[in-house]
Amino acid sequence: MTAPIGAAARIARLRRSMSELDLTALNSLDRLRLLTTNHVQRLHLATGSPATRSRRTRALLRRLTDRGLVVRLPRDIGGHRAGSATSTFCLTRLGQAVLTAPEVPPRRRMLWQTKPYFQDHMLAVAELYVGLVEACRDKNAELLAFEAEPTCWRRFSGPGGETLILKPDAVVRVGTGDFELASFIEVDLGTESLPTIHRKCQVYLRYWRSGQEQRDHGVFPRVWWLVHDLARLKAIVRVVGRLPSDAQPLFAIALTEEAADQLVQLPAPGDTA
DNA sequence: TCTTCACGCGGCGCTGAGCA
DNA sequence: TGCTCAGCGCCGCGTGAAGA
Repeated sequence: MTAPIGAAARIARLRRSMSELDLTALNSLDRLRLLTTNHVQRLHLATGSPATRSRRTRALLRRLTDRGLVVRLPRDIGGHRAGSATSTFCLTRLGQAVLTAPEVPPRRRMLWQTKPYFQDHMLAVAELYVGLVEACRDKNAELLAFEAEPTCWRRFSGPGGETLILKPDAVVRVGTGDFELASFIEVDLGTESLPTIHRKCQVYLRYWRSGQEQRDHGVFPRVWWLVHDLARLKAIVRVVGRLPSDAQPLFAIALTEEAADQLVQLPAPGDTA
């Protein structure tokens, strides 16, 4: 499918007028769907004084907003412990069209039409991605792949031949030395019940036992549950502890703020969930 | 004397604008 | 590119008044 000629020409003109930085930032937004000003700055404007980086980021996002390529979500002025919240941006249909031109972008729900919980979840995944990029820079590792939803979803056949879908929040592949670390990511905001977490673990087990991931990619990634506090971490450790003992090493649980560093580190010998 | 409440002020993190 | 300033609204803290 292609765009109408008039629209396609306009999109092509728009694309030609954009800098490499503009396109890279748009690509990041397309991949992660939602980014804050702070995320864009850490990802794409990593050099210069903090004030310069900040100003250039704002200029970049203003340019993209003025052209209708991204939209800025309403932000909170003031907030917990004072200070205004950073602005959040997502791609518009025009922004998607510029990236996919001359193809018509797939119709997907715009982020500003979704619920706050979904936005928080997308931002948590985006924060993980930005943290991983920074951790890879620091530790001389390579972020080989970061697949967000829905690209990272896996369809497979259950025991009865029925089609099942595994829906991780992201799939991460990091190259460190001679090793490649692969991980399924589940970002937990503490909103799902423990029985739901248990059911999700069971889907991972079925997928593991299907052997499909091992056939397609040679290895089954470790499943990381990323949580915000210790109480939740302990609760999920208990859930994983109720799984069959041969399956427990598939899972790991970490605090969100430590996740990026742990995902680029080789696990210690005998390290399990 | 102690506790509770209301009020005002400054600082916080971020953005946008203007000037050199 | 560097710097400065104004503005946003909430929070923490200090202060003083009122009540027990």
